[in-house]
Amino acid sequence: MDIKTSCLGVLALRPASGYEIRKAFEEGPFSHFAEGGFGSIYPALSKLTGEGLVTFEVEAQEKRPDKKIYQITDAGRATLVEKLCEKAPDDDKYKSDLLFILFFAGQLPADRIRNVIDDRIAFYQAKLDHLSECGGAGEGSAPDLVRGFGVTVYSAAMSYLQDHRQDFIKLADDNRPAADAAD
Amino acid sequence: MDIKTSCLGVLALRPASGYEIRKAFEEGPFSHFAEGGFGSIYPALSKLTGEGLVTFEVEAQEKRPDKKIYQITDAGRATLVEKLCEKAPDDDKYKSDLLFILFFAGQLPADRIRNVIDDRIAFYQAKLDHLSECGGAGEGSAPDLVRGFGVTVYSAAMSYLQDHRQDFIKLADDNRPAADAAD
DNA sequence: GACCCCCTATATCGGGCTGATATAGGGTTA
DNA sequence: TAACCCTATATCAGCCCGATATAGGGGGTC
Repeated sequence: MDIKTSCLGVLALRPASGYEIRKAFEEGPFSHFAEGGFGSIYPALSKLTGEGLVTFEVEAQEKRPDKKIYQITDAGRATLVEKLCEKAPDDDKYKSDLLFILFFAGQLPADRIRNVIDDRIAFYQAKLDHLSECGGAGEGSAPDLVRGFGVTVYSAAMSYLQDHRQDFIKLADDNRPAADAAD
Repeated sequence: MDIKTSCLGVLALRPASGYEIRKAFEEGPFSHFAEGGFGSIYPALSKLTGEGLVTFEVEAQEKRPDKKIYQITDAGRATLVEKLCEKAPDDDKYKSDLLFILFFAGQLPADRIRNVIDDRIAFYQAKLDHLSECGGAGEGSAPDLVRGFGVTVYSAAMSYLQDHRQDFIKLADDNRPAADAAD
């Protein structure tokens, strides 16, 4: 999904500033399947404004930059629905530095393998806790079902790492017995 | 993982042309966690050659462009290990147009929801079949364990879609009862 | 037999996106 | 009191993606 459509999606839920849109990508209901930094969001909002798909009001703030609250227009909502229907969705993109590292576990020190796996398990746990907390939408709603997808996939990933942690470490150990064998 | 390191990783397994490296990202053992198109791979190989991390030999071919077979050097292998150890790996990136569409299921026609879910279930099935087939590396090896991660996560994703297919369709139906109710 | 699409194979280019940086003041924590 | 993070907007370089160009062989279909 291109960044313009992603912004329209966030604004379809409620009016927001560019900063708040980014938070929706980072921590909000879109956090496990969408992305976007300031470098993409601000230009996207400018274009959307030019196309009449969003409008904004300036909220003056003291001691910090004025806040631009963007709001989706009727044309914006129509465009969003169009975009969501217009073609087969792109394949999901999954990119993992962790798996790349683990692929070469046999060539790396055991400490390194242990660290990256333990860090990632902690990360998944934090993500899962966070996803459990933000069940803002009603149970059985579309956002809730999409959240459930995230919970399911993260849980499966975390379990796999926990179940095979020792296997990966063993592979590294076997190749570099010099590294400390303690765990 | 930047594209240069990704190429080094592929070449660490065996010598390959740019074209073959891309296939490794698309269909090979890296296909479920790495990416890279020609527009990234060819420039990356040029840079790696300049840095002495890979070398290449030209294999003349009739009736089609000569094939450049790239091979990793000792310096290349050392650099790869360095890169894989140098810092905490980036978080996994997951981007899904499908989940974005499903998030707005309530605003979309039921046919659309049904189509995208069914297509994706078929896609996951194909991916799983493919992952099962390419167990080239020995059982219990690092590549095999990484492959297992992919199988686990894809299976979980597919099951979730199957289990909640009707729920998503229902949400769309409820909002647009005009759409055909048949299934 | 003619047509079309896909496969091998390299390479470039434009446009889009990421991540870092600039600016600015507030609050919080060690 | 220093360091750091939070709100808030904005820009920019560099990297990457996807499309396109080039070129011929093989295979399937009508």
